Amino acid sequence: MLKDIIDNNENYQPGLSIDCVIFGFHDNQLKVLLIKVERANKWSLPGGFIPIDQDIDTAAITVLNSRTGVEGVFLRQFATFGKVKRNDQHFDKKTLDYLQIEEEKGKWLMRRFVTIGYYALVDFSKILPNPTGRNEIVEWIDHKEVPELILDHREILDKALDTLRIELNLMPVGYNLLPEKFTIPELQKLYETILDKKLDRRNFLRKITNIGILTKLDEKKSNVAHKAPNLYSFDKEKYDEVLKNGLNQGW
Amino acid sequence: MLKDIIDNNENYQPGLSIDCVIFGFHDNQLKVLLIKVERANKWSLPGGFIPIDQDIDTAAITVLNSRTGVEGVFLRQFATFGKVKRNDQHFDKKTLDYLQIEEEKGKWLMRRFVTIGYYALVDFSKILPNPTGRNEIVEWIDHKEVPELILDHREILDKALDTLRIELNLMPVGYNLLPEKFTIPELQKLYETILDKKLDRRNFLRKITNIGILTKLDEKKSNVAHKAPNLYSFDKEKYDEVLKNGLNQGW
DNA sequence: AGTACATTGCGTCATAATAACACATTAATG
DNA sequence: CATTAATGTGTTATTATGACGCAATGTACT
Repeated sequence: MLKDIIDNNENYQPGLSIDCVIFGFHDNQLKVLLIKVERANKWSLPGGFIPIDQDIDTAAITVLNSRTGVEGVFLRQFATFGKVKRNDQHFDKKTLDYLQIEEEKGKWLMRRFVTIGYYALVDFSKILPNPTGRNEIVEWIDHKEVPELILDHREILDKALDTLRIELNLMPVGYNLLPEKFTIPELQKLYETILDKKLDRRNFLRKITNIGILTKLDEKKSNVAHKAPNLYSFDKEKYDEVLKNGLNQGW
Repeated sequence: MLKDIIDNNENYQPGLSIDCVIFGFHDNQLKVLLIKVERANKWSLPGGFIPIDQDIDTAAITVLNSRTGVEGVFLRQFATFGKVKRNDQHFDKKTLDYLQIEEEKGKWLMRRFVTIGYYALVDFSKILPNPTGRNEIVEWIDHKEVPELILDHREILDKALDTLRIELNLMPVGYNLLPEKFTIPELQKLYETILDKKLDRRNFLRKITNIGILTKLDEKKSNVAHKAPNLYSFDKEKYDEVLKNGLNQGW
């Protein structure tokens, strides 16, 4: 795979890559999709290169799709990372040897790569984390238990989460991270997890319903201990409207 | 200049550039610093390339500094643009001929360039728009009267302004765009110009002073028709604190 | 000198949004 | 059938916001 790209590096945008921070929500926890190539000892964000005949946004969609199998989800560019040292020593001679890449061609990889960060919000339950015929492990990992990552991927992940926190004030976020039917407490847990702080149940309900994007269903969650919470769904039409106009105006 | 870069293109990050949207405020109008190389008929954003031994943020500072002469101002990356067609046909064979660039070397420029957008907020009064020994015209242009720009620079400019509008809710902005001493009405005009809407005088005063970053000076503006408005300055310490903690929390 | 005028500074009031909290309701459990 | 740990609904005090009224100020004009 990598070798293919190197052998045909004239078909790819040089010195530029894409890394995706893919968020999901499960068991009241915010998860991040991470990958590990088999021989490596560190995890990394799913990433890829940019075909010269593809828009960068399209290339990002390809990366996301190849790792999650889903289409049409929330995907957003949030920052570009280009420190000189960011991938220094990553592909050293030893690594190239291991990958059976000729030194001359390997130079393409040993230079500084600038990477464009995208973050995605996906419905955890619809994702099959096992990729199609790749030599790698793909796993959902709790965002609070992310192990050491390669290069500056930790920085990229942190920046993605910061951006998500800020955008939480500009748009309703649950639509992309929750299954079709969900309860208010679940939605609240999602917000609490992203913001990393407790919110008041009563006030949360009022504020979230006042936005006017939720539809109360005639159905209750089953198989729960204690009182069964009501199920809700998003009103897609009104949701899109709010997305367009923005949430908190401020001025 | 450009020829130098092409002749030494191995010293620069390939296929990647930087474009800066430099905002200033003057005569109650939001201005953008644009440049025009002498033979061209369209204006463009000041931009540059990225030395392989420089962080992209550093390269952006260099671009800003070479065009404005100022240092230490507000500069922020806001988006990266990478459509396949974005600079298609820009450097065609004819252009290369004109610039006396060999076709083989010119290929470096004819490929798709991805550009990283930065926007800057600078104190109009401190800028000398005449660059050091460059073959170009540099001018402040009212953001409402920006002429046709090259490539997708119009899109980049619009995106910068959108970002600025959003960030206005997250941070106090005047500090970077106004001279040290200013009046509340001036600050209000700045906000109105950026947001492109009228604000109520009385409510603006209350809201802006409640933030707690303004110091009322014992001085009034002179040489004005009608009642002389009071002068204010920013309390740098509190300003930095607010910048760090954010303005409108939302949740 | 006195008045008109545009603009600033300060204040009021009704309404909306927010934060903090009390209490009744529900369904599984032992 | 009482216990328990949740959810659903309501109340109140406080604060923020939006829409105004009116006096104060300094220049310009007669």
